[in-house]
Amino acid sequence: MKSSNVLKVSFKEQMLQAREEAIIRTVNLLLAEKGFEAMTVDEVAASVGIAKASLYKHFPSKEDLAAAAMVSVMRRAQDFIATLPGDAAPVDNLRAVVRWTMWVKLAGEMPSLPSQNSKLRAALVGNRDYMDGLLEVSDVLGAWIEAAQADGSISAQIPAIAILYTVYARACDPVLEFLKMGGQHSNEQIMDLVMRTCFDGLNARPL
Amino acid sequence: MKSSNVLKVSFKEQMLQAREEAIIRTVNLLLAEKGFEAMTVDEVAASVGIAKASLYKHFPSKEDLAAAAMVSVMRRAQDFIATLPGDAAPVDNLRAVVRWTMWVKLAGEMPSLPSQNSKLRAALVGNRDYMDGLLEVSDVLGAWIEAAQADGSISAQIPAIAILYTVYARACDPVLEFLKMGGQHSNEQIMDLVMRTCFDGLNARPL
DNA sequence: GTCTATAATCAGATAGAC
DNA sequence: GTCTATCTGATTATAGAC
Repeated sequence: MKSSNVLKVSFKEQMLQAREEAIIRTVNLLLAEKGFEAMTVDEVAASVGIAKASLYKHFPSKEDLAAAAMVSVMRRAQDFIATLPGDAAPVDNLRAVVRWTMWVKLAGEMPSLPSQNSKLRAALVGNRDYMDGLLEVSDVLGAWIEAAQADGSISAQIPAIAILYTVYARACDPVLEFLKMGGQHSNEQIMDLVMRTCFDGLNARPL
Repeated sequence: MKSSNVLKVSFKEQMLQAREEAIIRTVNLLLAEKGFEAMTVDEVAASVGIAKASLYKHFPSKEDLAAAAMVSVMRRAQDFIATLPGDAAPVDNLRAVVRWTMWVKLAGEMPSLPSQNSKLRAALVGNRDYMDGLLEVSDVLGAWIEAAQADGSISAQIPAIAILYTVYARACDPVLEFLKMGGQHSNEQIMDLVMRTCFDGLNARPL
């Protein structure tokens, strides 16, 4: 009886967790495709294949849905960062993160949230998992940036915070979508182009 | 009688045009501040000081309001471009346009529209003034880009279209707002920073 | 927890008098 | 053209049965 109960509960919990992951995957894709405001809760429920009321048992509001998606990508970012070699040149790790960010965006898996929505901001700031992840990622990137500035590979004339923002901004760079829409370049080519404009700038390199 | 009527009509028309300009100014500011979805028509009407129904006599839909605002900034862009010296180095004119774009954004006068909204896209594409302005600006910028690539001041390894998109993208660069929110830099410093990352890139310059 | 059905609200758009 | 009052539809969220 005892062990049976334990197993039953565990199984149920696994089911629940799997469903929540399915929800988050769907939200992630919809947020990347249409953005927060255009994504409706009905759509999410229909896409997952459950009733809307059931969705609200898992996540108390639309904002929490979006926050969960952000936590998910933040975890993916942390996982990716964890795979990077600790003894590599800091600028190489930075470049790898920028490239990874663009890859996620081009894959249609980067949620795009309005930066002005106050309810959404509140949900994000109030989400411990998200804030912890954001702070940890920022810490790691910040350390790499300062190290790269110290070793002379990244410009020391730009404040580290501006460089950090510039890295993050690749997650919502419209140049990526525009080039993709143009259909003239592969995702790899697009990433190479934006990597170049980002790190080398638009100016011609001196000979 | 005749001349009186003529004057009256002309006066009325001036009033109407002035009101439309007031509407567009308001829409412009609201679009810059909160974006298209968060801006409500009630808000616009209240801010202008007229009834919502009156607003709809001037513009048949919310999308047309946004389109009118875009036409307005496009005209401002054309006016600015017209002031640039035709005999200057192409790259200098490009830099001036990028700087002007960031200045408008930092002044809170750059409307931010969702690139995914299809109804909005339809309204923009269907607006002759907007499309004509966009095409003309793109023509001028495109010519400068190719000339700058030819004279060796702008990288010829990046397709001109990618450079054009990168220029346009400064109109919605979140790095600007983030740095502004930080409160550590003046608008001039922010523009200088982003100009540097945009044209020189993040890499340190070779000595 | 999941469902159907429904509430509650909000926002874009319009009717009709003046 | 401008107004007040209203319609209409969409959307977030919840009640209550199972």
